[in-house]
Amino acid sequence: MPELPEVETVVRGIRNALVGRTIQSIWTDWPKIIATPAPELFAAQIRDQSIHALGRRGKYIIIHLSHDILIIHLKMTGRLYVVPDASQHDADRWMHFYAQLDDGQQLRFSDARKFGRVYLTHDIAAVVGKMGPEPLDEAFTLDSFRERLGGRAKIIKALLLDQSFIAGVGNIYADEALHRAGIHPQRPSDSLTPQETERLYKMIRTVLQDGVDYEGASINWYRKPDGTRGESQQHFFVYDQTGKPCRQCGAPIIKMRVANRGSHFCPNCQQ
DNA sequence: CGGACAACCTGGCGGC
DNA sequence: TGCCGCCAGGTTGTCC
Repeated sequence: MPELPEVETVVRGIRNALVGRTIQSIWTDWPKIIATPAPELFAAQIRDQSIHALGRRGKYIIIHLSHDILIIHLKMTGRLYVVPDASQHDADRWMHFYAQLDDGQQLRFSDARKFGRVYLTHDIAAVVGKMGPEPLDEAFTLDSFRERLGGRAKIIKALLLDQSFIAGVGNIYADEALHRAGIHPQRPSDSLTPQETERLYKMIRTVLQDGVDYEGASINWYRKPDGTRGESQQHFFVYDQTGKPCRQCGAPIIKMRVANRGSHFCPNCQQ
């Protein structure tokens, strides 16, 4: 599910319910979901810490506590939401972790595929330190994009998916950005003209900002914290549009394997 | 350094 | 309907 727009929507959706609360305890039935420290230590260390602020870095949810930082990655099928009390304990068959809060609320982490992870650390950089720039930040300029692109010969789609190159872009928004920029996903990154580079820069930001405005894409597993669907998927040009006519030229959208990921594009508009 | 691919897990879907 | 193989929005590690 979750790329930058989906993660941002989750953070916005749970922030108000959490800030100011205190974590009393945690529960899990799948200890591997706790990446660090060891589960017993995690439980002891997080006890009685209050929640000061919530943020996002790439696809990671960052929760600032009184002494540590709680970091959550939803991977493919993770869902994070807050319930007012524990009454629906059995309602979610995929819940594998929750934090009990002082006002009776629970912060729940549900994940069908169990790929998601939670980290409790003092050292935020140890988890997210190697990530590239935030594409929606003002600091991410066309010049900085050109600079990072310079001298690299890598399949452009693989580069967009590389979190150390740029943070938060995943398979959906990579396909959408490449389409809107008119660039074939398999192009070597050093073959882009200055005009193509500028279009790609703009379209990365456009598709991500639109995704945030539409509150994320609910293709399959992703839901907003209130359980409803985002609307981003209703505005895709190519992702999940195989065989449908391209919005620009009418040619059928095709799907093929690029950088080991299903990749959707218009064979006519994207050369 | 780049690229291919398996692994981590489970559910959903298309095909037969 | 039932079973089977395939695919899935992410990331990491291994091998060539």
